[in-house]
Amino acid sequence: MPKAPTARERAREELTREIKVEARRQLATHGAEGLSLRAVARELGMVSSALYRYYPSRDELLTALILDAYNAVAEQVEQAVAKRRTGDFLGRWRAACNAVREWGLANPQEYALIYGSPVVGYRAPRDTAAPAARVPVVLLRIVQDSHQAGKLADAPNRPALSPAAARQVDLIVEAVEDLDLDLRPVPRANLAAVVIAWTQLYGMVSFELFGHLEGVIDDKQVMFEHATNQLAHLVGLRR
Amino acid sequence: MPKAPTARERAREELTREIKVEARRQLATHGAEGLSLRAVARELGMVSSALYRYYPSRDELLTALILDAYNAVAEQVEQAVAKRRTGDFLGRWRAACNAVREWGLANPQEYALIYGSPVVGYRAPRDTAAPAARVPVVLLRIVQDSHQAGKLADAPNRPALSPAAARQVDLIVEAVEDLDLDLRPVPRANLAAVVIAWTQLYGMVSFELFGHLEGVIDDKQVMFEHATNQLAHLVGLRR
DNA sequence: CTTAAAGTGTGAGCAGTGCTCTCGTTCAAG
DNA sequence: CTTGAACGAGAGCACTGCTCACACTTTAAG
Repeated sequence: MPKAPTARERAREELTREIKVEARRQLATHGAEGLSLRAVARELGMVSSALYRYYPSRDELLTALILDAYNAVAEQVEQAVAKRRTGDFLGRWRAACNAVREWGLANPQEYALIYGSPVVGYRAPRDTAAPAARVPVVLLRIVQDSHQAGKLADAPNRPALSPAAARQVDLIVEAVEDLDLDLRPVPRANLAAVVIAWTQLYGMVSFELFGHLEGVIDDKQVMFEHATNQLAHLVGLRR
Repeated sequence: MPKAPTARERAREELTREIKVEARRQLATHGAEGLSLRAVARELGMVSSALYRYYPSRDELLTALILDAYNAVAEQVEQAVAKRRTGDFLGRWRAACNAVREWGLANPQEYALIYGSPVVGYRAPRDTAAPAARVPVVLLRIVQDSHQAGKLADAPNRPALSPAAARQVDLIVEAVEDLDLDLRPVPRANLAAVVIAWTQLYGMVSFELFGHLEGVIDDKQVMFEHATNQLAHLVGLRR
């Protein structure tokens, strides 16, 4: 049974959270580069060395923020999708794509933290793998639902999916098996298209947030919508 | 007429270059975050303050490296494309895509510098715009060549390109007009597909380099090839 | 040729960083 | 009540980007 937490334990938990909150605030304003442990400690009225009792290093604190960011964007995407009718596959797809973009626009620094260049020297992907997978899993689930409903159109078979590429898709099918997501009946070409769509979605949002569309595309929203529609079509979602 | 450069001017030019070379070496090994002016100066046997005679700040030095990186990847892509027959449109397309990926794999830190999260507080895109445009211009040129040769297939018109999206594409057509690249006759749907392809290409390579495909896709080469083929098809390149 | 100005390297110094260590203090479990 | 673990404070280390006053050299103008 869980014994009642002592006062010290409660204080520790609270401070750990407060540190993260303040760190996130600084991340949003100064960026990952400008996140300073000393400044966080200063803002919280403690001395910098005390902070190390809670996070053993700056990288650990950043990792905590990364985990939160993955979960935050996933949360937003999942909620946006859940607002649509289960049978409205195209609507769910578009909602998911838009949610990713909107979360990025609202939280550019956190987006950059997880989808930009890895600032921490290659961190262990062990802990981040599961939260990071949530968004692509949403996309896959929509496709699977559509297929189960018999509404999934064939993905274009020209150019054909090579056997080697099909094997790669099989790996994904296996990887999500323990997420009550059975992709085995879904044609491989459609699943490969989801991979393309996911990287594409990420590419579009990143380009916009990182300024690569500045002076090239004026109305990013419009171009983004067109891309997501095109991708939905490619994936086999027609309605 | 250009007067002969004085000894001082030549020395300055050489040192400016040497600093950049050493900075690039450190960038490759320690990453952008770990690039230290003092370390560069130390390696060159000068005192750190002397370095400021050549680059007024760390950001300026990074900007120089960014410019070089844009030009380096563009160089590699242009050369790879030039190796193919002009009429081999699909081959040129694939060569361009592969060159981007290979440059990224060979120079991950420089890739991250230009395509990752902007580490410098939004730098002026004025100077970087032209070099940054070289790669997408290569892609556009292939499509234009293909169209001029009457070999460009229709881009899928479902879902249709919205008028607003078509207007965005028009902006691009105008923007490249002074690069002896006349895109006006090329159908807007094909050009929109190039935009999608370009962001997609970037998304794939970034995902691979930044570790987002780790544990998801085993053979990235295979998946990348499939994606580029699919994109070529989408753009209208069949052979 | 002389001289004033501009360019260049030096070293000290400032403010800031991540992180470590020691030292009392406080809390909680035995 | 005692003992050991957790904790906060403060000093300190090695490092960073950057500035400044100072000498020295090269350049160009008179």
